[in-house]
Amino acid sequence: MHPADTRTAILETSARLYADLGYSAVSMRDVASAMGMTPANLYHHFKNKDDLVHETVTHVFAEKTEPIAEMLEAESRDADRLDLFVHHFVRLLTGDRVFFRLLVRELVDGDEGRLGDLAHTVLERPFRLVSGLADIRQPEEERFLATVSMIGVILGHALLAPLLPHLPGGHAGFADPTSIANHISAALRHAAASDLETK
Amino acid sequence: MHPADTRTAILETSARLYADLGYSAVSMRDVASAMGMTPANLYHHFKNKDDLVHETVTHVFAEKTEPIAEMLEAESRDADRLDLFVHHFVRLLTGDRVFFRLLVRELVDGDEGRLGDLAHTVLERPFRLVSGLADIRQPEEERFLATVSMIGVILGHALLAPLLPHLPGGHAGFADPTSIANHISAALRHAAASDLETK
DNA sequence: GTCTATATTCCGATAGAC
DNA sequence: GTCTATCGGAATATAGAC
Repeated sequence: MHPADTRTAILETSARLYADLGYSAVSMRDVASAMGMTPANLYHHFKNKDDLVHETVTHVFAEKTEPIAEMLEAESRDADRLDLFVHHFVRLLTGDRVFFRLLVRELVDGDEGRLGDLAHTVLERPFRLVSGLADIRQPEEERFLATVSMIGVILGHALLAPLLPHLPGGHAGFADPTSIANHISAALRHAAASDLETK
Repeated sequence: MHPADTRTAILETSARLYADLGYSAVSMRDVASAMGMTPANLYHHFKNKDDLVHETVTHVFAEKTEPIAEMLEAESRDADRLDLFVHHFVRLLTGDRVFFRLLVRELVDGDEGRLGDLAHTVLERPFRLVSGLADIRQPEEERFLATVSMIGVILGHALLAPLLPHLPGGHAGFADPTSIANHISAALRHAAASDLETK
């Protein structure tokens, strides 16, 4: 169909722009200009702006989430899998700002259809993994909320990271991915231990 | 100066539009049209679009965060304060989608200056409160990360809420604010208890 | 596959009457 | 304080040559 090179290059350029500025703030002219081409040429590769946005998001999510899912399914010990998941998910969210910002934009602005896509392509596999590690004796709602908390606390850290230097006692050094991942891993182990004791 | 009525009405209309669609997707014409007035008239009340956006965000944050800060400072028992904070913060983030969406947009898109404002007006008081309740024997970095986790997990829940119906085993009923707040409160109590035991 | 050229609509912002 | 009228430019998108 289209030569993969140009099309992919456009997707990666637009991904960076959309992530940084938001979909509606980035014009077709902006993307074309960043690519060193004419706006009209974009319409040869993509039907319209909505199409470019949708293809961009799909491309980024597919590209970034496949390796982490594979890695998770290669590890077999439950405790190690949770640890592995936390470290990789923290690193993905805090280290790849294009992926993270597009994810948050989809979470905030996505309609039902796009949220469904997002759930399926990005969050379903991690969700099943974490959910499978939760205490099976808990009632269903508790397990579900616990899973949302684990993924949510990582999202929350990534979202609050740029704010840390402005908070009392904070500085940018606290946003170090390894520190964050170790802290969350420890907290989750504590929570799991506490669950066992109180049952 | 300006009659407070019209100006405030504009701010609340633009807050709803900006929260739902994002700043750059909402034109001055859109705001004027929703107000039943002329775009030119907006420029009598606000210098330009940047000014309207900034005043809108400031207005919403000031209006929504004052009551919660007052409530927190009225309660004196630490355990109750944490519980109270969790319940009110969850209710604010999951119940007021205008406030929540503007908060996330500022966190994602805000430049250094706006992040500073945000930290000061919205998150500094809750942060000090939660931080003050953390185990004082922990090293500084641990206490700081624990505080970020507590606020972050609430943010994460609010961010993931629209996604829950699309996740395996999930339905919209799991987004009930009281359930979420109770779950987080319990998790934080467990974590605190676990901290005491392992020291 | 990329360009020039252009149609059409929309945008932020201002001047000036009432 | 709100309006009409309008400017200059930027937006999405298309037609058609190379």
